[in-house]
Amino acid sequence: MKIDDELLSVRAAELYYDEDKTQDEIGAILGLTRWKVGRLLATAKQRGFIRIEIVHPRARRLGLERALGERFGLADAVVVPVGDAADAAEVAARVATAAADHLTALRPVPRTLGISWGRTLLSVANALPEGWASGVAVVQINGGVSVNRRSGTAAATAVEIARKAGGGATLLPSPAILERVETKRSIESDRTVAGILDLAASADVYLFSAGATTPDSAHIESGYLRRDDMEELVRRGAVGDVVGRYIDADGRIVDPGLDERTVGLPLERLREAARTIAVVSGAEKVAVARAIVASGLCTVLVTDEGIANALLAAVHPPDDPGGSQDSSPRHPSRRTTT
Amino acid sequence: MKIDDELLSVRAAELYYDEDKTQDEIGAILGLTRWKVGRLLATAKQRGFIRIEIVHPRARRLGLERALGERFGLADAVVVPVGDAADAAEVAARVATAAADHLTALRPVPRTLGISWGRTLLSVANALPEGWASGVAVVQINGGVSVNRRSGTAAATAVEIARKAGGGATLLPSPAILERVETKRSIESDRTVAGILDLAASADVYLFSAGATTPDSAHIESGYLRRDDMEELVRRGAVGDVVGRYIDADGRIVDPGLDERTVGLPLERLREAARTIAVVSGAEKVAVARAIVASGLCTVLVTDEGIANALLAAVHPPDDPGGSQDSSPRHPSRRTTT
DNA sequence: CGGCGTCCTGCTCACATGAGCACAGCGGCC
DNA sequence: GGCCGCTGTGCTCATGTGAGCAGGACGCCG
Repeated sequence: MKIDDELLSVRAAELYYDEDKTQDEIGAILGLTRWKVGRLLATAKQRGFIRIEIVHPRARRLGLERALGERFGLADAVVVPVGDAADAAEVAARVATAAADHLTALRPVPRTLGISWGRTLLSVANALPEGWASGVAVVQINGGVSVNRRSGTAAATAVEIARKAGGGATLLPSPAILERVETKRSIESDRTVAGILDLAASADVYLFSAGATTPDSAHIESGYLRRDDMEELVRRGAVGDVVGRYIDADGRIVDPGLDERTVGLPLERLREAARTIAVVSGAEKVAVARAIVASGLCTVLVTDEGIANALLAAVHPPDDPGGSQDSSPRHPSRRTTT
Repeated sequence: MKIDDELLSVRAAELYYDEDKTQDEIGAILGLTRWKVGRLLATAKQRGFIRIEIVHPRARRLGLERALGERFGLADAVVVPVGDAADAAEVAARVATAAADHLTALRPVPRTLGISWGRTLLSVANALPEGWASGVAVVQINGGVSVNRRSGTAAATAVEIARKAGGGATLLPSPAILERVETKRSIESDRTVAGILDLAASADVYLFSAGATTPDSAHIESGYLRRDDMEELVRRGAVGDVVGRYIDADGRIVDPGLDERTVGLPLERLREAARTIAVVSGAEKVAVARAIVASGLCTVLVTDEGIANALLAAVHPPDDPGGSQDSSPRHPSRRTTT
């Protein structure tokens, strides 16, 4: 393209978008036919001279969403733009709101909703509108934080979500990680706990977040893990935790011994479930987000633009060059009952 | 408007602008009629959820230009967006380019072009394309800097502009400010100088920049003024200089004594001229820019978005409440030959 | 309880726009 | 030098879009 055309297209774009002139008028002003003007505008858009941005806390990035969905075989994806957000907390809040919106719009309305807990899910709970659904039974799917923190977080999340849906919350009365396998076994065999785990396994929708392997992890803050435990996990390839279980980049359990002492739904149940919603935001969680989507832990990912871009930027076969499996049904064990 | 409509309009905007869907399709997706979608988009635009930005070094801000033109009775205005420009130098370069563009597009092509000198005008000279016009006589309209700087700047500017237009440059061989009035008088009465000043007074287009009252003013750097001279000028209300003459916020000469010793075209000549182009950029020049446009020193202002906004933000009568004169023909002495 | 004004909705119609097509000018290639 | 393909241009036509209008719902007030 000639340099002159570039200038003209910019001038045309100014007149069209800033001045609300019609392409015909612009043609008259610049001495061009209106078709030429149309073409100039098209190239200007294509070459990125015209930037259209939707600035709203609840705006989403649909292009990224579709790309994510196709790339990782998700049923749905929600990507929140970072835009001019001041800090990570604001982005996290937007992601939580988006997750709440998604949950509210979910059809069919879940009968039983399994949830994990954490800062993220608490935000989601708070962002849900009163009466976002009706008659939803909420059940915790992994052991709680209530041991040596004020019992707030974990229980409050479940109760809030349930209350706003006019349903009941079932809490899992157990620590997240126990010190001895025997204790974990005996807790699980307790009638109450076993019943709750059965209920959790029968949920039709799961909602969970993920933890990074950073020192401010809830597991460390709550005393379930020490810093050097975490460092050891990282050495062994951990990228983060999902419902209390630490996984590597391939979504596999990093430390079976530790996992044996962790109370809650096994990850396989999440991989089988028809609808699992993962809510993840923040640069430190890119790795765990990648593990989640790559290993089929969720069918719906709610995240921020930064993570979405990072997930898509990872090298991937331009046209499946010798890939070991075809791309579409990446997780054949997934039920497809909608 | 209901909160729901806000959400819907954002969703609709996403689909329309990010996804290139038609309003009809969006209607189908969201369960609305296409007219409703159109209205939602309109309100979204109006309420600023949709930001359309033209990102190009040569883009302009036409809305501001028109506002400036109307507000100050300018024949034309060119406003360059600041956008994501890294620093003031980049903005200044864009403004210079815009001025060069304006000059190139000027019709009728000037026969004689009177110019001042300075960093800004040198940039303009460099930004002009070869052959931007043909047969233009360029003449300096104020005394030069050539005294104790290497003779470059002032002369180079004029020569470059003239060369690129295939015309000749006439330099004003005189210091900008003399120490004694008598010297100034005798220089002006010199045949050569007088002839050049006559030529300068007969130019049909003037192009000039403005100086701020900062310590890095060319007048100080060139030794025409001392720092305390400048401070004294500021105390007396000076906001900057135009073709070497210091003016206050109303465009009046601040120090007649100093002005008497300044060689060059009187400001009155600029105010009478049919076409005078002022090129001003940088936050430190807002005050002098305001003085220029408010006192009718230019018919065309080329500037940056920052200055433009500052000029328009100044309080002004919402509907001429007891103003001493009507608003449109603010400078009745201006020739209107165009 | 009824009348009235206001806001909102869905429509018709005129206009703006983009896709697709035919043709002209130009450069490379035989 | 002539032929061929390519790019760029102006057009026709189908579609997308916004202005203006009529009817209905809602709330306010008598």
